[in-house]
Amino acid sequence: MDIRKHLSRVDLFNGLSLQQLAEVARIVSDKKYKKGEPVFADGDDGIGFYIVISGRVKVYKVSPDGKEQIMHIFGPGQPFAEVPVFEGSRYPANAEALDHCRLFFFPKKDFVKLIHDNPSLAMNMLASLSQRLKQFSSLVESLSLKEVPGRLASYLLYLSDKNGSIDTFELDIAKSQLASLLGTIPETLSRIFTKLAHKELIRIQGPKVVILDRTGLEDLAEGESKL
Amino acid sequence: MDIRKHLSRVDLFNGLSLQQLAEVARIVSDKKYKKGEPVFADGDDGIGFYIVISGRVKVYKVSPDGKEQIMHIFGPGQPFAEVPVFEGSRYPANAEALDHCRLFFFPKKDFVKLIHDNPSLAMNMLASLSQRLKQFSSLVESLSLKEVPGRLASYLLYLSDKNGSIDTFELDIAKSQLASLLGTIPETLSRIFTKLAHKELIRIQGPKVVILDRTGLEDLAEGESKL
DNA sequence: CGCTGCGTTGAGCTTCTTCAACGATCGTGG
DNA sequence: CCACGATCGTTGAAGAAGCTCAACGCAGCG
Repeated sequence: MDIRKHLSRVDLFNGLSLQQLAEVARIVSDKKYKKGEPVFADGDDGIGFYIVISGRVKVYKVSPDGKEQIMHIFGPGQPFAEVPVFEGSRYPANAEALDHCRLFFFPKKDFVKLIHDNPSLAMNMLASLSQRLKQFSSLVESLSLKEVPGRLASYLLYLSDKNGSIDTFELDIAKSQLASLLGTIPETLSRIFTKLAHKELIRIQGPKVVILDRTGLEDLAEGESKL
Repeated sequence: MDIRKHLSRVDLFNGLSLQQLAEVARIVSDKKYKKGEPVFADGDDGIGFYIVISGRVKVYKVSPDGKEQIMHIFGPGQPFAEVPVFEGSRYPANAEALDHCRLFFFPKKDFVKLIHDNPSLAMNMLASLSQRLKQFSSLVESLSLKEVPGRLASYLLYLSDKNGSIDTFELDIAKSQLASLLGTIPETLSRIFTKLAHKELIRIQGPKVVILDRTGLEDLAEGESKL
């Protein structure tokens, strides 16, 4: 069974025996989503959570006048929408497929049973939620304590790290999505890109980025200097 | 033992037997903090977590140039700083006593053992972290999608609710702290208070607040109207 | 009585958003 | 194969929101 193979690669299920994995596999629904297709909406009844198998999913909030803030982007192996499984019953945000996606869905009731008599699964889930909390805390820090250039600098350094700390790489999402992730709008993001390029901190061409002055970027990301 | 009595009133320990509570009580350190005293600092080694017994604690981040963002204020019965217990090893923010405080401290190692063979404790902890995630998500929403008047309106409505939805109440924290919680500075907050009062949405006098136009405030909080 | 911390007010400025227009790219249908 | 529209990104000009800096009032407390 191909489902079990995928499950065995998910951190959340680390340390589970083959038999336990089989039990997990039994409650999974395998789902496909087209690019741009909603997975669920803010306020929907939360009947379970998901793990990304392939593609990416954005989780976001929208203001009444249409501005969007991406809370998180999830890729292969990452669980999301666990909140309503453990607390309350509604999804606190929207989710939408960024690419063609394959997701595993875990119904709340069945999963709670599993976790209840499976301490290492519980510990893994606690670790997962804790990591999410850390990410939120740096998102809040970013939004509240840094200006947009600093947020962008942080993001570029993060991307560079993810690619093995090399200086040349490509943006993994569209710039308009990046704007929403950084808590700003495309126009502003575009101007900041231009400004960083002008200051010779980076070179930017379409989705291609080259880091020219890593130290300068790091200063910006820490909020050290002006502009 | 007085510790057990306090523990039995904490949501996190709901559903535990007397014996289980006794085991929990055995690992607690009872600690006192003076007003303004730090509990831990960002980056410190996270050797355990805390539960507030009396007083309040703020958890916050600081930018290099000194601006402060309060992530959360914890009151009696609430656990905080659980993240390093389950993921990583360092506290991701600062914590400081807002009043004279009594805190119970739970060492990481001992607590993990307890949770490992105590499914309902694990479930309670999962619920607690999930609730924290929801709060973070509305903090992000607030910071990114609302302007300061909207954030203040939300906070006032929240306070009113907490007091049984009455229209007259007092701010529970100093205005300078409130500014930091709302992601702004005291000067701006002061101006916004004046503006809301001028528009006859509220009356404000020192820490005393009267809600004059609840509907108007709700509109602001939802981000409906201008200014 | 004066000090200190908190809150308020004013003036000027920075950052970011809004609105509008335009260019480039890409996929589709003619 | 080209033309078209749609989406995305960029740029400019103007305006709004919030921040900085500075001064001052006020209360509590040593």
